[in-house]
Amino acid sequence: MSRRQYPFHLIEPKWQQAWDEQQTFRAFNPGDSVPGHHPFGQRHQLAGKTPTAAELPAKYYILDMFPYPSGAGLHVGHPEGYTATDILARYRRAAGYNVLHPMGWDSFGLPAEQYAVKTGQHPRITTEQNIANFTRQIKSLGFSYDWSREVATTDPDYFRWTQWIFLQIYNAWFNPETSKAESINTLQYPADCDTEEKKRAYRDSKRLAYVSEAPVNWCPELGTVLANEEVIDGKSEVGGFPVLRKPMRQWMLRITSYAEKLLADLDTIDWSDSLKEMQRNWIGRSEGAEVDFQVAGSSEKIRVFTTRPDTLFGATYMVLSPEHKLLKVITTEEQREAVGDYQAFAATKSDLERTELAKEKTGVWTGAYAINPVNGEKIPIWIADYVLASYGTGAIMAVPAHDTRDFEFAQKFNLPVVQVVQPNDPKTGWQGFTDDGVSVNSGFINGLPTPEAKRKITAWLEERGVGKKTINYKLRDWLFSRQRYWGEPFPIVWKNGQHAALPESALPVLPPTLEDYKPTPDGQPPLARATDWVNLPDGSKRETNTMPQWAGSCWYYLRYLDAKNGSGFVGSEAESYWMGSSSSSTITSQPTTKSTPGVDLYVGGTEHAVLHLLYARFWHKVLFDLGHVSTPEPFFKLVNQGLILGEDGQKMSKSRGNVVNPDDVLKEFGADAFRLYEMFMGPLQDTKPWNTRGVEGVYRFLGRVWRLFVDEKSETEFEQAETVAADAQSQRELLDLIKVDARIQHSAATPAQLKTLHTCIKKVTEDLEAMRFNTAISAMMVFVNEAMTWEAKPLAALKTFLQLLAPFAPHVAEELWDRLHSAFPIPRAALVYAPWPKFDPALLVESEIEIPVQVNGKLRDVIKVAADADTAAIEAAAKASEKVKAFLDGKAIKKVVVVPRKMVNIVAG
RNA sequence: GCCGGUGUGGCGAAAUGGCAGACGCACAGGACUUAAAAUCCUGGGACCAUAAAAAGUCGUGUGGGUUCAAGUCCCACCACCGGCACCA
Repeated sequence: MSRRQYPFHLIEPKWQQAWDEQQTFRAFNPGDSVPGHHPFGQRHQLAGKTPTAAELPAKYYILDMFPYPSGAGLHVGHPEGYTATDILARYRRAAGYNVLHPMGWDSFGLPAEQYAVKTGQHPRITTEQNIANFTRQIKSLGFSYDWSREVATTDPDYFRWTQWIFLQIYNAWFNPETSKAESINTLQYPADCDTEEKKRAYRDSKRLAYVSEAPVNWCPELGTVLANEEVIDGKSEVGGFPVLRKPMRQWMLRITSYAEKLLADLDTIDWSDSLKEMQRNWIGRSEGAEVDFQVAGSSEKIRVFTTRPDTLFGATYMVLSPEHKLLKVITTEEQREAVGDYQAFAATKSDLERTELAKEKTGVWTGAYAINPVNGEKIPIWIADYVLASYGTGAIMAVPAHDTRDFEFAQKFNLPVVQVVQPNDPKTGWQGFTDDGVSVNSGFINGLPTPEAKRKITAWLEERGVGKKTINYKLRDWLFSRQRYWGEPFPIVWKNGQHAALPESALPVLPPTLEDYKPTPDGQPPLARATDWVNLPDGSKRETNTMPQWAGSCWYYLRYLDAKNGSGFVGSEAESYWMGSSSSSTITSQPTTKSTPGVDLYVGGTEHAVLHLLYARFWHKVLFDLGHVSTPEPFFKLVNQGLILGEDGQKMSKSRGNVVNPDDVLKEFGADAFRLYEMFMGPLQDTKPWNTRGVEGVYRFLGRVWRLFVDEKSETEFEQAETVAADAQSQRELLDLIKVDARIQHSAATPAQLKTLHTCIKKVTEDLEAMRFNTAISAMMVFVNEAMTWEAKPLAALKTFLQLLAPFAPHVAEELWDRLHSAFPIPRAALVYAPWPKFDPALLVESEIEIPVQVNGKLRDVIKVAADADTAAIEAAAKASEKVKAFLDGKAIKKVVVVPRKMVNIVAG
């Protein structure tokens, strides 16, 4: 190991301890009393007071996606986002905001449960150990979290409110009239609901949380069902195990009611286009029409969904999904066996097989015919598994000429192909043409371009009552129950086959203690083992499913606002202060401070693009509709940090052996160097490989910063004394041996020095606003490289530089800040809350500037002119250049382009 | 297949349409040192040329285009990464 650049090993624990003891990063809620000694209070003249929301400065809520505390501990990917948010949190504090920057634990989850199954040890123990390790690691990085707001989803004081929110959802329905969730009590019953039993059934069919018997994604290996979003290519997202379709009784949340709002409100939030696009694709809105086809020789009708009603004249057959209800009725005697066999074949296919075999179309004829409503033609009805039961109506009209899948199917089974759309480009063939064109062979819509043809034929269908305009979504309801132990139990009991909510007074519903955490031999969830717990005195039984891991993460950002509240999931005053959009009036002295509704900045990985982020938005909207929160969206601005790859450029993984452990990096280079490197690697959003040599680079930079401030001779004395010191405590006391460099003086800076400093202030400030951390750091490197050459180092300039450095490398900045205040008779102020420096544009003005001169677009010389030189003067100076003259020799000047302060281009020929 | 993103030195990267490669890594030479480490200084896209230089030519994935001027804007294509994928 090379020589230590500066005593970070003593400085970092020292300041972490000081921040902890002084609760430096505590965020104050309206109604909290601000201790007299707290630097936040001193900065904002609130010391010893109990400010209201209006008296507090503008809020800034900056949030990290809380981690699952795994046994493996932190890897270098976690702190990337955390460092970015920490830098911004510190910057915003300095800028005068009341900053909320919390951390917590998404601590329910499978690994702790699997360990419990193996060892019999309660998952809570594993979870607590892992949280302790994560806490240690995160704290060692010097992040400015307000730990007094720490939450863990596994804490009963937390999940009682997760259960409470579930009850709000359970006791609500989506009123299509108002487009809002409302209390189930506002539900109007149809006339035929004339008994209590019928009313109950109707009510239960409308709740936002309901029970379904539908086929679900069953993963035998994990012993649980999974949500559609948790199944990737027919395999479980966790572990990659096969997933089967299996009918089971499950809790569902009616997220589909919110499809339109979830889609539309994406336009109101500041997320990356790619992320919004992923959510849009997942919601999958498509406009089209439902059309009824009469079954020939039967009173039955088959309803299909199509996005291309204009191709109705080209429908040459029809396809039902193998699960379609009408198959029983319409299948002819001769085809019954073939259809039955095919249904069995499709049912046994796992999702994986369905996906893998997707290339080859399969299906059988039902023997039945349908009548095409536009031309009365008889077309055969088939079944095939390329039609999904769960989308649209589970049935389609097949237009092989203009749909790729129908075309493949028609080819295989020799079904007729009829052209009904003519491509606009005559060179394009019509077979398999799926884009817009002009209708042909289509009766009354002939000659119409596709959009108009759609409108006209839809109107025609509506007039005759055989079809109507419809919107469909790919989004499915959220499968919300899991057959797990380590999750929130449902606050639900069953009696006589009916479910009922437990009263709020029964919360939290704690999971029972078990000897064995496996599912029961007959396939019941683990909770079913606890018969004492399951069976209640009145004969009812508890629900034995638990909630999925996503439940706790759907609202944790709200709990942070008021983490200790015992009477509600969040207090309304705290909620409206931190989530509301109204700017505080007391911040008028800071014109740049402006707050946004909801979480001001949310940073996390892309892996949550459609799971967590969609679920949390859904819950938030329900809570908004029910009046519990004040904004329709939870996360105003969201940024995804990029992946950090191993040194080999591959994804970090244990099996590749390229995982970098932050603990090792910290030990050798310290937290400040680690933080700085994570940000210096490149833009936050980019994927980038780790390089330990790069850490050394920023570490050397911090060493130069240190040497800019301290006397080298005293540093050497310290190092010699330190090597023989008995323990860390006596080593730390030796730090006082290090003296401030004698060249630092309480004197005025030269114009050149001020320019260097203010260039740096400007660049760092602008880059922080735009989250360009890498270039901000390079600006500070430029400053230090320059300042190292100064013979006299003005105190004020160096102090200001430390403020710029502080968000990035807070420990070394605090230490040097502290030393300057000890060495000079200047009033002591807390670095964390010291007002952010402002740059003075007047100091950046140049009297003379260099301007490049091009001839025919090629650089030929650089000339010096007065900064305010006008076009004519610059042109004259350019033409006077000897080098330029050489290139103009013998040529006529055709044109001269002069951009004042920028460049000159002489066009000659 | 569809959607989104990214392609710049040996490497990580930087550049409101206006001097491509800031800053850092690695590398080379020098200073300090008995020596090394650390530190400090200097150099550096490629090609051509040269004793050394100067000058010159080329250069931001490929091919076109717009412009006095293109890494940046437009069109077509290629490669890689991420997401979705029989969604009618």
